[in-house]
Amino acid sequence: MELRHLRYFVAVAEMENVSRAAMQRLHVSQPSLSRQIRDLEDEMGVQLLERTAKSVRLTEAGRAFLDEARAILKHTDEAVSKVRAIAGKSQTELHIGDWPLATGRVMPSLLRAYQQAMPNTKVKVHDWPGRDKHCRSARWSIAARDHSSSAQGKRARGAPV
Amino acid sequence: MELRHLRYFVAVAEMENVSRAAMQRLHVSQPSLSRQIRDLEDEMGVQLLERTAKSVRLTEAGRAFLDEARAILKHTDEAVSKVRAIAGKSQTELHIGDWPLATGRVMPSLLRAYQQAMPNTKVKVHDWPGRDKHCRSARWSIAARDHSSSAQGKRARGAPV
DNA sequence: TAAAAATACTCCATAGGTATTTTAT
DNA sequence: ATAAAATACCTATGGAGTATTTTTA
Repeated sequence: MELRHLRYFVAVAEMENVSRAAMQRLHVSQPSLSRQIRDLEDEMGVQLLERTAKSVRLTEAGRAFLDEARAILKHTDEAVSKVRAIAGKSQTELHIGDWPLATGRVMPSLLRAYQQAMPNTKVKVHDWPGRDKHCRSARWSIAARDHSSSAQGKRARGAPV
Repeated sequence: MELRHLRYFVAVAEMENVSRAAMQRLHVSQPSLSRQIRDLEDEMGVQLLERTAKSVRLTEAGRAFLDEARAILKHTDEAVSKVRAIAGKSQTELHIGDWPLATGRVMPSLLRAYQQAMPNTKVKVHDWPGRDKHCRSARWSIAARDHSSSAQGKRARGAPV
């Protein structure tokens, strides 16, 4: 079981509706979410939801698991915060890759908007190729995941675009 | 962050050695484990390990996170047990696919050995193809994951072997 | 110089997507 | 008739593998 399943289950359980949870809260497709919830149930060997035509309802086990899932997610969030605090990181650093065509076009407004939304995150822009040590390991969280044009998008473990 | 990362980190932290944790406890390759631990550190933005040539040592943040990770994993185990109990499943059912060639050759000793190791797990063997409702969703946990002969192995979402 | 970790790729399992069908109201 | 969930199938992300190189006690 993975934490993703818990996040998914909590969303579905709270909304009692797979389609809306998928679209509005989790931003994944309805079939994908249905599948993940079913996999979770299979793995636990416990039915968590009762499916009806118009929605979905929690079983007794599902209600209990909702409480547990929330608690576990909270637990992990707090654990990360605590450990970050110990490491002396009150501010998060977000490193993002930059590529020439976007510089000066979308980046300024993008950065401004992001800074506003996440004031505790410090954004660092890197050129590519570069000698910068961060280029080895950073995860490019802003780069849009684009299915139509395969030129861009998050490309883990490789060269940032 | 996913629970897998926590399991991996706990193993590495307890053994203070990536290679041995990979081989002996987690049964994954050393590079894969190194990568996952590094990804975890990147995602948290906190250095958890100090790498030396002969081993690996926990940082202060790492020590704190070890406690947290253990607690979270325990929390999830207990949550699953609790919910399983509510659903009235004291015994786990393991459904495995069967195929003619193996029947009568490896299955009997395999089942005997498994039953001994996991007395609380009830193993059910299914023919294929079959009308059985379990054939839709069961996860075939016993089927060996074999990289050399691609004929078998866990094949999620499809027809069991 | 011998371990342990890091790096550089390759591969494939599976999360996620689109299209469609089923189901219950 | 409609809205939600299930099913079928496809794509491609990223976890895991093998081979190799770097590091330092």
